[in-house]
Amino acid sequence: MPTIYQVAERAGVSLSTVSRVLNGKASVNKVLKERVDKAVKELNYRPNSVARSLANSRTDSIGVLVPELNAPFFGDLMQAVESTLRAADKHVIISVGQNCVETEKDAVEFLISRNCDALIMHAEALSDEYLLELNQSKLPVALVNRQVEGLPEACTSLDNEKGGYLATRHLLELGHKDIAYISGPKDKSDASLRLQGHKRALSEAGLPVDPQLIFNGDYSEEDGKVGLLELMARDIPFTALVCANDWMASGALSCARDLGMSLPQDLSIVGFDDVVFAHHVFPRLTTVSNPIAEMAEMSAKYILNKVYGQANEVQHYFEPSLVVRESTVKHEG
Amino acid sequence: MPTIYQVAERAGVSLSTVSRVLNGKASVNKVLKERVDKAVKELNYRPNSVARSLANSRTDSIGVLVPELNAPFFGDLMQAVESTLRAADKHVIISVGQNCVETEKDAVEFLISRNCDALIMHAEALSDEYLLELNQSKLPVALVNRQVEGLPEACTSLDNEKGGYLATRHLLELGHKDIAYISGPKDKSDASLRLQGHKRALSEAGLPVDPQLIFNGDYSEEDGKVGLLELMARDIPFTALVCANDWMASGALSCARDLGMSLPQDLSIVGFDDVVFAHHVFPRLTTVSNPIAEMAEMSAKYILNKVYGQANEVQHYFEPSLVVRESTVKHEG
DNA sequence: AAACGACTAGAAAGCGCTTTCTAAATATTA
DNA sequence: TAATATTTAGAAAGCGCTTTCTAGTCGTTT
Repeated sequence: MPTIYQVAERAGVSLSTVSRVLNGKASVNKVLKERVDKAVKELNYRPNSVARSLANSRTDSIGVLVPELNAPFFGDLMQAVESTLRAADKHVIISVGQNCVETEKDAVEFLISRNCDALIMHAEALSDEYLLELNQSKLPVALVNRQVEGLPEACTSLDNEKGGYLATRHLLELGHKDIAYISGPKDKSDASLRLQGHKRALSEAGLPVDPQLIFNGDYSEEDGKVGLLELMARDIPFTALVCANDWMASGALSCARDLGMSLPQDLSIVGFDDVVFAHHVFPRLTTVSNPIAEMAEMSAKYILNKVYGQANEVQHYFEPSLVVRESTVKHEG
Repeated sequence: MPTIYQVAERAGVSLSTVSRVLNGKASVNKVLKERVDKAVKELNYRPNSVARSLANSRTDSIGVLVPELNAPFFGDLMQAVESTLRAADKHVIISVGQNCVETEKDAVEFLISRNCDALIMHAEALSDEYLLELNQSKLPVALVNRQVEGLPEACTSLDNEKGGYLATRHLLELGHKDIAYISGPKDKSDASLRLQGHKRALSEAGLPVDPQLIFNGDYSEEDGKVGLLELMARDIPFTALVCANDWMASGALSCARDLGMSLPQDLSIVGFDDVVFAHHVFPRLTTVSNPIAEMAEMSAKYILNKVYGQANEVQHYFEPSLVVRESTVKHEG
């Protein structure tokens, strides 16, 4: 591997000059510049990014933290982040947090020790305080799909309340009156906001909110099944079901089918997130789309602005929208 | 951020000594070692990985190249690679190749310019020659799910022929005799091997191979649909269908349903790969499992051995196995 | 034509480590 | 006890860049 020194030698200039033409910051005599360019080509020279990083204390690398990698939702996120960042010649270092405080902290430490210039995270377990402190003391942070008090510009988030509202209103418009709800963990703000939207839709329609029709799940497929079973066991009839994410919807869906119900006639189901497999389930799932890829892209652009002086426009709030497929149907009665 | 120099000062030793206790390579007086450890703790010192890399020309980073990030299959791969590598305190830099020669080469160049110590790739478009040369001249390479002539130890691969064989034999055992096949792109070795296995199963059963019952797809969901339509248009009856991957199987599945067929009675379908959504489709897909996570883990371990002197046992060849679900059923007749 | 200012190029320091080389201190042997 | 071998610690060079500082060149002004 040739070094900048060899380029300088071959071009007959000092290495400062080579550095200057490489970085294009200061002005360099045209003739010299051409000599340098020629030498660079001939030697097939590539600057050593490690040395460069050491000299200007910048690694051009961004740490990305996600709870897991093998889920469609985070795949979409990663894809968006990677392509946005690579277009700017930055590289992404990934780290998974497993949805657990300790592991997430570990992952952050790991990323910090790797001298990342910034962090983009979909952090589920870390507290607002921790994130705030991190952003202040160590390095810039962008939060995807989350709102942190005190860090408005660093966050991208979805109007989850509206999403929950849309799901339930859709069912109301189809004539359903008895609508059950399987929620996500209530300590997660997105889960509680979605539920809140559900309740608002009910209230607006002049319908009561029956806590017996609400089950608290944990966002897992299994809890979709458990939730449906439990709700049915309570013996309060319902003709439609809203699930706070697609995984639970899928669990409920197949459980219902296993129970011999015919879908969507016997039960209309709405999911949330519109992940890849939402249109693979049968009946194809009506759901609320979560523009995770766009949010991720915005987070990346925010970092590009903040750390590398770019000037992209960034959007912080995103609107969910209803995706009507075949798992919901008009309620006759 | 404290530097090694400040640690040395506080501990009253030279920085060489600090470096020695940090790396634990040379022996250091117990008393001094304790003083250093104490200083490290008090200053909350963390070695600067960039400086370290510059000094020993090693970045402890491994580039990972995949065709895309937002597909379950590659999510599994990434997950396995990340966890294996992080356990060894290495970090992974990701890059996507989009299944295109130019983009993949670009990605490799990008990774090289980032001074990765090695590359782990699921390269689809790059030629064997390119990979060979890369491995020889630039940096060690591990290929996931691929066999490259001349690089046996660097590859992990699946017995695709056996996979295709298993799929078809399963259908034969269920009494099917007229079995259609939707293949992947024939220029991809996995696709042609799977097809080969299918043919072997047919031959072993004394059945002819009818080219009219074979459609060449491109592994996309859309081509599952197109393939089924085309096969049916050929007017040669078949009671079962093997698809060379789950995406096409899913496409065929929903197409068949849209056509009003009742599944699996009217048509048994087998997929390949056993991706996340295989059990989300309806009827749940019978498929051939592809242990991509294990292969990925092995590739990571191979690199750990080769580049960092570890001594993990690594397996290079993997056997597929049949996962029987509900999309296949006995053929009465 | 002399004096000044504006550019441009090179020298050298420094980024924070690792590692070789040297010297001192200790242990070993005759 | 003297001479040698063995540890162990520190000094210093070097990894490949960026950037400040200095000096030199050229052009402008009066």
